[in-house]
Parts: sequence; C-alpha cells; structure tokens
Amino acid sequence: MEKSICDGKRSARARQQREFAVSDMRRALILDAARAAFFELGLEGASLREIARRAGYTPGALYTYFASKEEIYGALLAESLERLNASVAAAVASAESAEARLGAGARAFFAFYSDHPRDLDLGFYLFHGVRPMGLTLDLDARLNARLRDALAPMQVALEQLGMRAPDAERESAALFAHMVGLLILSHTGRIRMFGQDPSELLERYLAGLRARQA
Amino acid sequence: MEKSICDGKRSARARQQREFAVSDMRRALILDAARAAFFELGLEGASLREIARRAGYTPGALYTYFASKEEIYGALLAESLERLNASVAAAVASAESAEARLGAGARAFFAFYSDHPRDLDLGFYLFHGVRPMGLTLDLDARLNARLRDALAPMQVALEQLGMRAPDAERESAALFAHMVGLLILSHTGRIRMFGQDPSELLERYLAGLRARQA
Amino acid sequence: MEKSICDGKRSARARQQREFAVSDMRRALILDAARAAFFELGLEGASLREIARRAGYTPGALYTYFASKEEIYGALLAESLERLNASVAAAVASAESAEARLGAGARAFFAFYSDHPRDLDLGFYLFHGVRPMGLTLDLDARLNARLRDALAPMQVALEQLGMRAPDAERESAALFAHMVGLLILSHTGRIRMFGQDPSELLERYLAGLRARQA
Amino acid sequence: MEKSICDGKRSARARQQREFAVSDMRRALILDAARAAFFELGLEGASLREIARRAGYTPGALYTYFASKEEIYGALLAESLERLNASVAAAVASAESAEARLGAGARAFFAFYSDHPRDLDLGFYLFHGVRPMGLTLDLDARLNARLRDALAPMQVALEQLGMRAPDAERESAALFAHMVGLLILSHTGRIRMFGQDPSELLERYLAGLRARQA
DNA sequence: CATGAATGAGAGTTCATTCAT
DNA sequence: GATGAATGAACTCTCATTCAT
Repeated sequence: MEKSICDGKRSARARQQREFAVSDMRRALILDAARAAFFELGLEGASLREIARRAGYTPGALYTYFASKEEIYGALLAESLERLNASVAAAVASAESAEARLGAGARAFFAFYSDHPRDLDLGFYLFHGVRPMGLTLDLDARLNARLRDALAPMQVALEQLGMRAPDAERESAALFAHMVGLLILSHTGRIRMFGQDPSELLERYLAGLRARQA
Repeated sequence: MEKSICDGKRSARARQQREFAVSDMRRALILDAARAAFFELGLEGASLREIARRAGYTPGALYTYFASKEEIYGALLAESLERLNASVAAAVASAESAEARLGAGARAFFAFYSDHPRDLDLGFYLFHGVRPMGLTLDLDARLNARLRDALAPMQVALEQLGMRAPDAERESAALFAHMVGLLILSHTGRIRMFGQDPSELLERYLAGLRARQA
Repeated sequence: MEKSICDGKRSARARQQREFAVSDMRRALILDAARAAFFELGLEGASLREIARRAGYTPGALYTYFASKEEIYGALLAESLERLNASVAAAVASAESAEARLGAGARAFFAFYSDHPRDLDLGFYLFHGVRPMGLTLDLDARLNARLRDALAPMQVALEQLGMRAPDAERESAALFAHMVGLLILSHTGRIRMFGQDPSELLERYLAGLRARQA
Repeated sequence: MEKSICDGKRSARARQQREFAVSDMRRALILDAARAAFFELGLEGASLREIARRAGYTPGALYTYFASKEEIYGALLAESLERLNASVAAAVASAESAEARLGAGARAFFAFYSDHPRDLDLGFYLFHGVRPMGLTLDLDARLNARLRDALAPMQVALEQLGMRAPDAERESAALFAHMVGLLILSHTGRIRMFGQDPSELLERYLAGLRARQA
C-alpha cells in the first residue's frame, strides 16, 4: 500500500510537472501567435480574437493562460527584452577591448530596434504614461531591470575605460536617450526631413563619447 | 440712398465676418474640449463622443466643424506646433548671442514638451508609422514644416557660430534626437531608473556641443 | 395716383410672375442635380446632402423648394414619366399602321427603361409597397395617370386592330406586365441565367400578340 | 472499461451534435426574428439592432451566428427559395400530365410570391443591380441555382409536351418574366389601374402558351 | 432666399471579457 | 482545458430634417 501511495505521489508530481511543461508550451504558442499578429498588424490590428485565431484557440481559451490582453503584451515585452539582452551580450562578448565593447554594445542595441521596429512599439505601448498601464508593479520592475541589464555592458565598458561609476551611469543614460531619440525619429520618418542617416548619427555620437572620455 | 446701400453691404460683410469669427470660436471650443479630453483620458479615451460631450454637442454636430476625428487631432497637433514655435521663438528672441540663442532655443523646446507631455503624445500619435495615418499628405507636409521651423533657430545659431550649413543641419538633427530621447525616457519614467535628471543631461549635451564647436 | 397704383399692381404681378419663373428654374436646377446624383450614385448614394452639394446649395435650402426628399424623388419620377410619354408618343407618331404603332410603342417603352435602368429604379422606389410611400395621394394619382398615358397608344392600336375595348385593355395590361418582367429580369441580370436576349423575347411576345389578334 | 470509454466517446459526440442542433436552432430563431422584422418593417426598418431586439439578443451577439447583416439576408433568401422550391415541387408532384404540371408549377410559383409579397422584396433586394451586393459570389451562384431549380419543372413539362430544349428554355424564361411582371405590378398596385386580376392574366398567358405549343 | 448650425436617431461593426457547460 | 455564446459598451460616421438668423 505504502508503495503504491508513494508511487501515486511520485506519479502525481510527474504529472504535475508534465502539465506545467505542457502549459508553458501552450503559453509559448500563444505568444508566438501574438507576436506574429502584432508584427504583421500592429498594435491596433492585433486583437485578442486575432491572436486566438492564429493560435488555434477561441478567445475565451486564452484566459486560461493569461489574465488579460495586457498580460500577453507584458509577456511579449519580457521576451523581447530577452532577445535584446542576448543580442547585446553576444555583440559585447565578441569584442576584445573595452572601447570595442562600448561600440559593439551600442550598435547591437540600436540595430535590434532599428531592424525590428515593432519591438520598439511594444516597449512604448506598455511603458507608456507615467504609471505603467496594465502591468503589475512587480512585472514592471522586472522589465525595467531587464532593460537596465541590456544597457549595463556599455556602462561597464565606460568604467573599464576609466570613467568613475556615477559618470559612467550618466553617460550610459545619455547614450540610451540618444539612441532612443534616433530610433524614434527614424521609425516615425522624422529624421529624413533632416536628410540624415540614423546610423551615422549614432557613430558620431559614439565618436564624441570616446573623445570626451579621452 | 447710397449710404444705406453702402451700409447694407457693410453690414453684410460685417455679419459674414462675425459668422466666421463665431464659427472659428466654436471650432476652438471643440478643440479645447478635444485637448482636455485627450489630456485627461489619453488617446484611447478621447473618443468623438467624449469630445462632443465635453463641448456640449451631439457627436454628429462635430462634423460641421471637422470632417473626421483624425482631422480634429490634426488641428490639435497644428495648434500644438504653433505654441511650440511661439515658445521657441520667444526664447530665442530674448537671447543676445548666437550661443545664447542655441541654448535658449533648445531649452525652450525641451521645456515645452517636458512641461506638457501630452503634446508629446499628440505628436507621436499622428506622426506614428512610416506613413502618417489619416492625415492628408498636404496637412502632414505642413505639420512637418512647422516642426522644422521650431528647430530652425538652433540650426541658424549653429551656423552663426561658424558651423557650415550641412554640419549645422546634422548637429541640429542630432540635438533634436537627443532631446526627443530624453523627453521620451523622462515621460515614460525610464530615465529615473538611471537616477538622472533630464534637464541636466540636456545641459551636458549642450555643453558638449559647444565644446565640439569651438 | 391711380396710375401709379395700377402700375404698382402691374409691376407687382410681373414681379410675382418673375419670381415664380425664377423659383421654377431653381427647382429645375435642383432636380437636375438630383437626377445626376441619382443616376451616378443610385438611390442609396443620392443623399439630400449630395443633391444639395451638386446644386450648389446647403441642405436646408432645398426645403424652400421641396417639402422632403421624397418630394424630390416624386418630381423626378414625374419628369421621368414625361420623357417616357414623349418617347412613346414620338415612336407611335412616326408609324403608319395600327400594327406598326403597337410595335413601335411597345419597343419605345421597352427601350426607354432598358436604356435608362435608373428610371426603372426610380419608379420602383416610389411605387414600392402597396401604399405609395411618401407621395401624396394626389401626386400618386397623377403619376399613375401619366403611366397609363404612356401605355394608352398600344391600347388604342389594339382597338384599331379590331379588338374590343375590354380586351384591348386586358391585352395592354398583359403587355405592360410582360415588358416590366423582362426589364426587371434584364436589369437584375437574372435573364442571363436562361441565356436569353430580352429584346428578342419582347419581339416574340409581340408576334404572339399579333397572331392571337388575327 | 471498454464500454465506459465507448460511452464517453458516444456522449461527446452526442454533446457535439446537441450543440450543433442548439446552434442551428438559435440561428433559425434569429432568422425568424429577421424575417418578422423584415416583413413588418421592410428592408429599411429591419436593422441589425431591430433584429437583435426581436431575437432577444444584443446586436453584437448576432455576429456569433452571422458574419454580417447581408449574410442574414442571404440566409433569409436562401430559405425563402427553399420554400419556393418545396411549394412548386409539391404542386408539380400531384399533377398527372405534363400539361397539368406546367400549369400547377406556374400557379404555385405565382401564388408563392403573390401570397408572400415580402419574399418578392427579399429576392429583389439581394438580386438587385448587375453585381449582387454584399453576397459572396459563391452564395450568389447557389441562390441563382435554386431559383432556376424552382423554374425547372415548367421547363421539363414543356419538353415533355414536345418542345425542343432551346425552345422550352426560352418559353420558361418568358413565362418567368411574365409572372414576375404580373407579381411586381400586382404588388405595387399598378395593375389595379387597368382593372385587371393578376391571376386571370396568368391563366390567359398559360392558355396562350398551350395554344402556341399545340 | 439661404445659410450654418444643430438635432437625434441610428447605422453596422468590433472589442475585451465572462461564464456555464 | 476549452468551447461557444453572450454581454455591454463603445466605436466613427451619416442621415433627413429643423430653425434662428
């Protein structure tokens, strides 16, 4: 009897794990559908119905996996930030000097959003407004942390180049702002009205940063 | 007799002018309502119904003054850009050197959007996407031109400081981008995570620009 | 004094006549606009606004000349029936025998609606339903009378061909029905599904009518 | 065990069938409401809101069952054509000679629309214009086919009476047109102005057809 | 005579979400 | 876990008509 109970427990735990895995997979499938919908149709076109349709579910079924549409977008943004981090980390890893890491990291960050403007939209959709809309404070904090993580390599590189910590933090914030400004202007087509190339402007900013640093 | 005819003409003209004025005032009232709705409720909450309600009209009545909801937003943005231009122009006018004008203009631009973040939202709403949504090409071109106008004083100041025209254009575009980046990060609360003060970052950027210039 | 009063009266009457004429002209102008709108856009597209726009008026102004939109359509139909009568009468007039008049009249009637299907729509729009919608009984009666007038030549021809009055009336009603059926089926594209040519079917009906008559 | 699994399957299937049946019933209920609204208020009055109201639904709920208002009308017409076919088929089935079948079919067709003039309206609403409005081409083709089906018995009867196929097709098209003309004139009250009885005119047309055939 | 403004009703449609089954 | 049904509120926009001026 004991054995069978024990077996029962073990198999119950296994089943539970299996179910978690299955659940996670389905969550991932839904997120894939959401991302595809969002990338193709933008924020307005990617309705819950459309996401459900693409995921092969009825709208109601999604509520088993996500509490709301906003939560789906939150998960999407989380995953987008993971990709961003991976991209920046990879770029930094293959650079050999601190100076190279600064440039490589910044360029990777910039390219990530420049190549996938929808990820930019996604970030702004959820980060919009003074108080984050539809995100739990907890999730918001985690997303913020991941965003900082993506920028950390540049801050570290600046310190390695001899900058003091507060200065490095300030400069990396300024670099962040500059990149975001360029991306936004590029994405909304406003930079063309100055006849400028966003990438070149980034290079110039980096050059100025190096000069200031020396 | 001649006099009375003349009076008739004059009064007809006067009436017409009065009617134009009244009509313009009512347009302005609707825009006020739209702006208020938009400022309080954001873009999603500022429905035509809500705007009409605040303006004391039935929804259909707005179509006497505006052809569509987008046109209302277009008018709102146009007027926002006028205020921006006025603000920048006033700041520049009271500065005495080219260097002072550069700083004053940039600070005025920055402060305008920093103090009225909804004007920032408004701009991005309508400028969003590669092709402007729902705006006639003509209006879009005019709005773009007014945005350039607001930035022109800084470009001129840079030239007066000895920069060649293409360089001045590039630098003013970079300044624009930097300001936009700072504003966005500030508006979405992302800059606080670096413990930075946006205004100070702007000052530092301007200082760097002056240094580069010298 | 007497003279001047008399003059006054005369000129008043003249003025009144002039005003009637002017008013009629403007009515006609509005009807032209209405007809054009209706022919181009169909019944659904020809809104009062659209008609007013084409006539160079504001919507409210039309109510000086017509009590309602329906009345405009009523006037349009009246005028359409005049053209129909003229067309049939002309065809009949240039035929020399009773038999020729029967055929010519029928063909003219048929061609009128076949060539201008919107006139057909117009008729059905207003004649629709058991009780005529939006037409005063008086106007309805007058329109009915004009429709009968358009068919009268065929009835007369049948009598001239030796048919007794009640028979001629019956046959002309049947001819009327047959033509209307062919026109409707032709206009709605339903006759093509039988691979038939409406005109040929009319000719066959007329041939049968002549045979029956002989 | 096997049995219980089997039962599970069976009950699942049974549930699905039940749900299909329930869904179909509700669709039918909505169609009933639509038909009633349409019959009472005509095409203009039978708005989606009104249909929903009568069916006891909110407007949005109807979109669970129909993709658009036009689809509702399409379904209404489809069902109307089924009733027409049934009516004609029943009449033809109980006739013993080809001649009887011709008359019975035509009379049933005529009576169907004569007794239910709204079915006539319905047909014209959706068949209106050269290209059917809002109907998928596929549905339009199917509706057309069903209309032809309803007329086929008469065409067959004509062939059985010795007419060659092309002649039978032409004559049945002409008969169709004649009936439609009579129905329209009867429905719009225009035939009364000739003091004729539509049914009697149909009988005469059929008599002529028989005579021509012999 | 004509305007410009406004009404008020209503159009079809979409949405995120809920919930019994 | 998933469905299908349904909610209820909202959406932008159009309409014929009225009326003070």
